[in-house]
Amino acid sequence: MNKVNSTPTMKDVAAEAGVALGTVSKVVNGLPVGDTYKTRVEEAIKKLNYQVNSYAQGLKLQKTRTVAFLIPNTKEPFYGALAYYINIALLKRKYRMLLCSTDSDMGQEQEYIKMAQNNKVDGIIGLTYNPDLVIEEGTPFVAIDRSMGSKIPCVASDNFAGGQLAAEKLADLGCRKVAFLRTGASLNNEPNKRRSGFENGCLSRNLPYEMKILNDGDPYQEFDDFLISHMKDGKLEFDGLFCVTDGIAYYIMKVLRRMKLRVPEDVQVIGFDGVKNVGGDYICSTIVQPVPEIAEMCVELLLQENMPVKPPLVCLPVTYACGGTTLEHMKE
Amino acid sequence: MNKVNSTPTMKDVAAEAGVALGTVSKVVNGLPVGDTYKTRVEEAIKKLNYQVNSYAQGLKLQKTRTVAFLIPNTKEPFYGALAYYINIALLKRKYRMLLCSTDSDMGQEQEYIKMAQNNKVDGIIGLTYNPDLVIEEGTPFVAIDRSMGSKIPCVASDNFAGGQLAAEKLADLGCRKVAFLRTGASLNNEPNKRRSGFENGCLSRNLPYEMKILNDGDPYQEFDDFLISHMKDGKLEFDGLFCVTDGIAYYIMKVLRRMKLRVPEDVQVIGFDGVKNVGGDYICSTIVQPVPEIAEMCVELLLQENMPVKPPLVCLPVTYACGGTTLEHMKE
DNA sequence: ACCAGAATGTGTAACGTTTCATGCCATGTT
DNA sequence: AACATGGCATGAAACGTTACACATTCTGGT
Repeated sequence: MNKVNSTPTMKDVAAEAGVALGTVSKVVNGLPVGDTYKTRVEEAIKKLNYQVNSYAQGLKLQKTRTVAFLIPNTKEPFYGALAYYINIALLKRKYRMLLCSTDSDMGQEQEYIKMAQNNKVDGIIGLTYNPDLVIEEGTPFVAIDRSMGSKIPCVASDNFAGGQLAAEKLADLGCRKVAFLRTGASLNNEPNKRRSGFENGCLSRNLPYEMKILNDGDPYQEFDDFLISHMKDGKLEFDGLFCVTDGIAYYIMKVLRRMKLRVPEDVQVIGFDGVKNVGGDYICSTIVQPVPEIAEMCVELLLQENMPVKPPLVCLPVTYACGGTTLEHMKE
Repeated sequence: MNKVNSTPTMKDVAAEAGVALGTVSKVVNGLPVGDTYKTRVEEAIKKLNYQVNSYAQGLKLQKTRTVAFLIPNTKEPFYGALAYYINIALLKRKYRMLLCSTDSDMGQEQEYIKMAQNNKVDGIIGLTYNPDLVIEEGTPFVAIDRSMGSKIPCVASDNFAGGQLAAEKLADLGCRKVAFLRTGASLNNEPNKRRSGFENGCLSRNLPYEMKILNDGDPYQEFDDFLISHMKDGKLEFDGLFCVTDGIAYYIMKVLRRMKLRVPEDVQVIGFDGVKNVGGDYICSTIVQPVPEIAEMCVELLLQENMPVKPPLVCLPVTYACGGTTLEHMKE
């Protein structure tokens, strides 16, 4: 007797098709089944509109086809884009994504990791700035932008090359003296390499530079002071600025406007991330992170089981994009 | 005999505490248990670092404490913010969020809905622009910004009031003739009410206005043409523009800049959404949608079981925020 | 015609919970 | 002292799946 008005189970399908439960399971999972039975089962599945119950499956298999994505938030477009592309990469492999906005809160981050360890998700992709997270040996984990020990693969842009590229671009665009503006650093943060790359680029082009590092947690006000202290006769000492993120670049451009300095005529500005504005174009000239590729690589590394040895660090190539805050158009 | 190196189950806890399986279950779920037993179980739980297996629980209860959130993408900041706040609202109720970026693809949207119908998630919150989705009677569903029949609650900003507010603001700020720029409309889209609200506001203030509706799917180029055709002696016929989204406003401002018109001196611009830029401030003066409240309301409506009758439409109040593209500062 | 062996379908145990009927014990009543 | 009562812990069944051991049918070789 069929239960009324309830979602059908394999048992119902088996009854409908007149076969055993196990046969239905085989058909559903693509295991070898005789053609007559196979079509009969397939018809029954269609007729009843059957769909596997992923919770029963998860219980049985100790596999959930679900991956947790730890991220501070999805409000900031760089994070939002990452979430978007990771979702696509997971979907392609028939995995689902549990979104975990953590607000960079260690308690929440640790909570999600515990969840993974107890097999509630098959793995975690995490963009976290917390150095003290405890990740047990057996937990599949891929980190973004932050090295978390040799056992855990880290995927990041080639931040060093990006910094270098920014320096070279500024040099090519005719800058005589430049500055690098950035926030404070935590230690094994990949984005920190933007600095050394930038220095490297400046040195190789004989481009004088200065560096302003914000004390952690401080308001951006320090940048204002820095710029003001480098004004001479109504002109800024720098004709090029490299900002560690597009967000900072945007802030800096507001400051420059207030100081009656024109971008890019008086000062050229390059940011980092490749964040697009609501209109779809870059908010500034920028080093573009390959977000879709980062996402794809994270998922690949996380789910690829028969990978001989997982590389501790994967750097993906960045590109430069003009966003109107540099002087390319003058050169044509 | 304890299984080695495996996540502990209730059985392990029961053995450790010397009680029956059911007793552990009761403790875990906060059902009445004698104090001696309770503490013994709690200690065992702590000792073994036990955590319930949500898949076994989901199977048994036919409840998963998981909600799917259907959204075109998370790249656009308005969507990203929505995802962020919905996640927070769900977390508060100990629900988890399955993020479903659909790219507005009907196939994918329908797939997720089917999933919900088969009890893989407890409900769906959906921001979809697809009029033909099939949602069965019993599926808990809350729509955002789009009415999907009287059975399904819809949560939206008070778009009418927002349009009206924009018109009134422009009037208050001294505009003599304004225009409303928008994209094409699908029918039961709540945001369409921005138009009638705007007209209402203009009429009540005796403010002359025109309206430019983009044909669906067309590039924004039509806006350029519209504006150019309204130029007279190097001046624009309008001194105020209301754009249906901040994204459009951003685009329009680029066009205006190219036409050598200054914002806000020559033309004041108001957008809609309250999208913030990477720097954290508004990209234009705008009607701000109450995103956190929308998120909270969606979750509330979805999970509140003992609600006598679910309202078919909930409108939440919008506010106006100056983002530098209007002339407030002149009035002080 | 018979049988070995391959091929394929069947049935059941197990995954980790929750829930409910059952039974035990202690308390209080007559 | 005997019994009714209620409070609690117990243990087994069930949720929907997978996988494995077993049973059955089919094929082809002698």
